[in-house]
Amino acid sequence: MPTPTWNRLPAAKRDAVLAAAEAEFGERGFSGASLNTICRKAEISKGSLFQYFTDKADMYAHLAELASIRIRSAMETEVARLPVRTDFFGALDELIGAWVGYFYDHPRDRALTAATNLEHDAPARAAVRATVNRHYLEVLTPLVDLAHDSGQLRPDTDRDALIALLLLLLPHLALAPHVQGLDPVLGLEEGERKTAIDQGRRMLRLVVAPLRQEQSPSTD
Amino acid sequence: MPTPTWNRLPAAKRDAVLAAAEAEFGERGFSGASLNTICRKAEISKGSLFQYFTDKADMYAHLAELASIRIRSAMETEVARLPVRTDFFGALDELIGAWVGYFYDHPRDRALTAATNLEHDAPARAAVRATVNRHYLEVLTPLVDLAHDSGQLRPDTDRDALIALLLLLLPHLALAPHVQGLDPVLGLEEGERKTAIDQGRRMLRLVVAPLRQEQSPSTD
Amino acid sequence: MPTPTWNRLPAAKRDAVLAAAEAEFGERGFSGASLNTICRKAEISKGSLFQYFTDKADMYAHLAELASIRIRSAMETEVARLPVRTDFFGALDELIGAWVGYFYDHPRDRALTAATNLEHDAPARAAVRATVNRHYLEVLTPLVDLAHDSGQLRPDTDRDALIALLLLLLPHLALAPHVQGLDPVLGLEEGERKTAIDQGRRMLRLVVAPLRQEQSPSTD
Amino acid sequence: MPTPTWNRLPAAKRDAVLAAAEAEFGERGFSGASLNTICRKAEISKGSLFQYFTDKADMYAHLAELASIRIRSAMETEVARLPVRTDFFGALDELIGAWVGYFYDHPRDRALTAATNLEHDAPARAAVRATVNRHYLEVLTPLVDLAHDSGQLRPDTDRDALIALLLLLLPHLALAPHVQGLDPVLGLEEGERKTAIDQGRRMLRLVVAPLRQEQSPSTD
DNA sequence: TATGAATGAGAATTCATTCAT
DNA sequence: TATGAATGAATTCTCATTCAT
Repeated sequence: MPTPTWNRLPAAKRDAVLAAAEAEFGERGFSGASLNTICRKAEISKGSLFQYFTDKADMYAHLAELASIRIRSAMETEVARLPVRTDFFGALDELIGAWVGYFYDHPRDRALTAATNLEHDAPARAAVRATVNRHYLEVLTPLVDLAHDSGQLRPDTDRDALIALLLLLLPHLALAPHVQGLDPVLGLEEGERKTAIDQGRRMLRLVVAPLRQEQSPSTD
Repeated sequence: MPTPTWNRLPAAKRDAVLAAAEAEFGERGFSGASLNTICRKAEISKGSLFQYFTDKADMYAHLAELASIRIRSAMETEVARLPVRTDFFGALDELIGAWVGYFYDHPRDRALTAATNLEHDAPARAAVRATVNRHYLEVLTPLVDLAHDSGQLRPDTDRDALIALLLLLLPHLALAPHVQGLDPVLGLEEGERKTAIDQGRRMLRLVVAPLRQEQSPSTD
Repeated sequence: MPTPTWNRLPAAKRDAVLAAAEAEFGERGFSGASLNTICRKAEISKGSLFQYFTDKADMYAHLAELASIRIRSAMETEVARLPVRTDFFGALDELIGAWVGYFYDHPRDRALTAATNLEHDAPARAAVRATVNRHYLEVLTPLVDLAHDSGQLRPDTDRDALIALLLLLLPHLALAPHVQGLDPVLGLEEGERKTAIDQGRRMLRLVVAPLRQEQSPSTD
Repeated sequence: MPTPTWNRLPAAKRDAVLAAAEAEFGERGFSGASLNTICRKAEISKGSLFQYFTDKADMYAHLAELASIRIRSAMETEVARLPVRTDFFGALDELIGAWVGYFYDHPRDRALTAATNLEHDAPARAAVRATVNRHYLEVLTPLVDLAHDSGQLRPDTDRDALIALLLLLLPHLALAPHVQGLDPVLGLEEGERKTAIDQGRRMLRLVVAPLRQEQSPSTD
């Protein structure tokens, strides 16, 4: 957590630091990022950085939290707009498009997501993923439950496995179009926004389409 | 690629270098690994390392290639043993167990797989993943084709999406029991071998079970 | 010397600062101590510290003075209790036990004494030792004089050398049981309170026992 | 212990590093010394320093060992010259003069001795003192034993206490003339070589003179 | 073919002190 | 009188790579 000093800072300076830090962590990952570089870009002294955050990990965790919140709130807005309750599978299909699109439009959040997902150092990874995973789960779990409760999901669906799979699939779809080496099959790396969205839908559909509960023809 | 000098080396020395390098890259990842440490462990001079490999990345790529071959050959042995042609889905179920088990038993290959999957540095990641992905594809593609050709797979299956998904799922299942932060849902991180195998099967089944083509009752 | 501001401070705040500073200087020595840490522990701002003391050395000197006074007053109480006038050597034997015991029971004063005795920085050392030595001398000199004047000390005793030696021996005996590396012979470092007292007496006796003036058989 | 690299170094470079390091450690103590400064003075790069010694403590320990050997060998030369066997007390009197004189003439060794004796950091102190104390004991113990065995020492002398006391007194006498704050009584700090030697003798005599065994008039 | 010394930039973090508010 | 943000030089130590021998 940032220090009180950080919270009292003029917004302009805070933004400068955030921008510099996001750029650096996004570009080089947590372990590879240089605090020196961040200071230089943000035009603050090395000493000041440590008045704002207790250490490198603290700063990174704060950025990850902010990014998670931005992403989550964008997705929740989307969810609110979609007919989840009446057409879960159609909504999901649109949602995944919005998801992939979001990361096309927000390179900052995409880079931080990459940094979070590609951290090799164990303690750093565990700490940061914990935060991010929490946000994912808090959105996905009620969504899947809703699908189940509204009778759209086959009742025998392994919901935990489904959530685990989505938790794996979502960051992958967010990153694969931008991060070389992740997808050698579907051509996600080509860079076309529309292609990426389509291919993302293909993967998602493969997983979720079979889980749709066929509606018995109602007699009323 | 290793230099000719490397290939002319006595096997004992080559093995010493490989063992040291695998340990180091496995433990710290590509960027974090120290050539100093590798030299010390392998008991060779720093100069020699650069006579065997052109640079750090070259050495790492070679290790990844070797590991891929080991893993692939273990899996191909397994595949040969299993009734893929007559019971694709049963075979796959067993295969995934063997897969997860393999990484329980081969910490060296597991650590290198982690390093490969968690590398943030773009050129290093692209180079290594290309190699590794090629091996995956060369095994998975014929397997899926066989299932299709033998009529066990629903004909409308999106085979590319399936392969892309397996390519994502397999490393995940290999690592999640050993790498903290990857799976917050199914409890793969607990460390129990049997649990990990079971949970791996759950995730795989969720994806592939619905793809099974119901056999029309044959008349012979 | 503390500023007037310091003296006007509410006792509670002063005590908090003193406690924090003693802990820090005791643990890390003068040079190693961090004013940051002291502020944090005392819950005062960094600016305030420099309103109370002109600088780090000033604060340290003040602490040393306070500790000297505490130690001195404890010893003077002891001296008053002992039959110095009639049995100087017996009294001294008891006194050294009390001395060693005092530092067993007062870790705070012990740590500050260690900091004082192990300071390498010349100006800091000179300033602090001057204060501390003054207190030692003001107690020891009259004591030795009394022994001499009451005819218990051999008249040819080199009193200055004796005082110089005591001035060396006393801090040593206070610290050796707690500070590793000071005594490799008598096993003072073992940590047993009783042992330390006994060994302290051995060293002292070796020095002072031969100085006892044999009483000429009185004729009354 | 220095690395093999260090031992293979051209003598000139080794000497430059040693000189720079001795000056810095002598002047600022172990904790206060700056490796940067040492590099600069020795005109070697920062990286090189760590090819010679594993870390700061390693370098310091090496210097302390060298100084101990120099000091010890000077003293052993002196001891060999003196009639220890026939006139222990006279020899000791001369020896202490040589001792105090040595540190007058060897500022380098004196400064390192100060650094060793005034180190507050516990592990550093313990490590360095261990080396130095060993040398002291290996010289002093046989000396005292010889005095005892040749019947010059009172048989009831507490020899361990004596050695412990000498171990305390010797560094003190070496340093007190040069280090402010150690001796406020005898005026050792004044700086006169002859005075220092005389005062050193006073302190030593006070301790050892009474231990002389009066020779029974032999009848041969 | 092997060696291993040399490098200098770079890492994260701490420090005592100042001064405008 | 109190505050606390700002500083920039300082710390020890690591790094991949080069090249003369």
